[in-house]
Amino acid sequence: MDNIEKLFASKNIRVTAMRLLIYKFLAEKQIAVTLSDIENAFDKADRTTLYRTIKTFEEKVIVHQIDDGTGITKYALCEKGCNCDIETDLHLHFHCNNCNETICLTDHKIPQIKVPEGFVSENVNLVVKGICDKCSGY
Amino acid sequence: MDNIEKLFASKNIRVTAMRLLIYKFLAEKQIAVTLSDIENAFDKADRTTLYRTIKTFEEKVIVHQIDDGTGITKYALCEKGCNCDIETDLHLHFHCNNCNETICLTDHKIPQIKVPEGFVSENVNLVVKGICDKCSGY
DNA sequence: GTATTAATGCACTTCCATTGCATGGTATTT
DNA sequence: AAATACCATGCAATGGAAGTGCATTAATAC
Repeated sequence: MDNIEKLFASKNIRVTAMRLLIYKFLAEKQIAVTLSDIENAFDKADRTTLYRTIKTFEEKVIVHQIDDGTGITKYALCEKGCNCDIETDLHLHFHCNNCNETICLTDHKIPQIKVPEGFVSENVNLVVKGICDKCSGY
Repeated sequence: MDNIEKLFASKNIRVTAMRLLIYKFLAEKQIAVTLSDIENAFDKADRTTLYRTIKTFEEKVIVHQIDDGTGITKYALCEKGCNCDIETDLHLHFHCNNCNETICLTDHKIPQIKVPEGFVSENVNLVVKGICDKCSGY
């Protein structure tokens, strides 16, 4: 029983071949992926299965959703210490306008945002757009 | 020739009845609206016309687009001094989880965001979610 | 091994965004 | 003012993503 299966077991998720494949796919990628990305990687699998698998992962806090402003929902594995289920967690994502990839900058925390009186802040979504390290030739 | 017509003229936009109506509609609203919102306000008009009108306004920097994470694009009038065409402008929007309205907080600037070395920041999209002043009973 | 429960696959639906083309209106030229 | 060019509008249709219902198949529990 490998690590992924242990993780699934600890979250009460049934271990299936498809889920293991999808998990491994996400783990290999350093970037956030769309449903279509996953779909293209697994021709045999049905889109609904992928969709529901991701939704399951989301519920169990294995992946988190990213809205990078492209209009298409992306997903990325939660890292150790990723508190994306906690409302006060402050996500920071970087979207490259050149290669169109979105990266989780988990070690970059978002500063406290002030809101006007009467407003209650529950969650903050911050997406920085620009050119990533690969594309800038750094 | 009133102010709106002057504005249109200064941006090389032809003055039409529909455009004036849409502009006035946006001006009355204090919140960001979806295409459907506009559609509902003008039963007679075709969806495409509204869509293209908004796109024209966007090109001419009369409105700016907001992605508040609901998956539906919203639009709001650019205010005086709204530099939404300038890449370094930092938008701040508030989305109420209760009434589902999105508000432009143009007077609340976003602090400088640090990105890792090699990354070039061109634009920042920040959406704070929570409860707005109306819904919090402030 | 049988029963229970959950995962998968297929078909279908809905919603928003977007485009092509014909038509009608606005501005420009002579 | 008539003719022309240019742009706005409306209709129809498309595409893409998200989501749901149901029957089938696979995984766990007894």
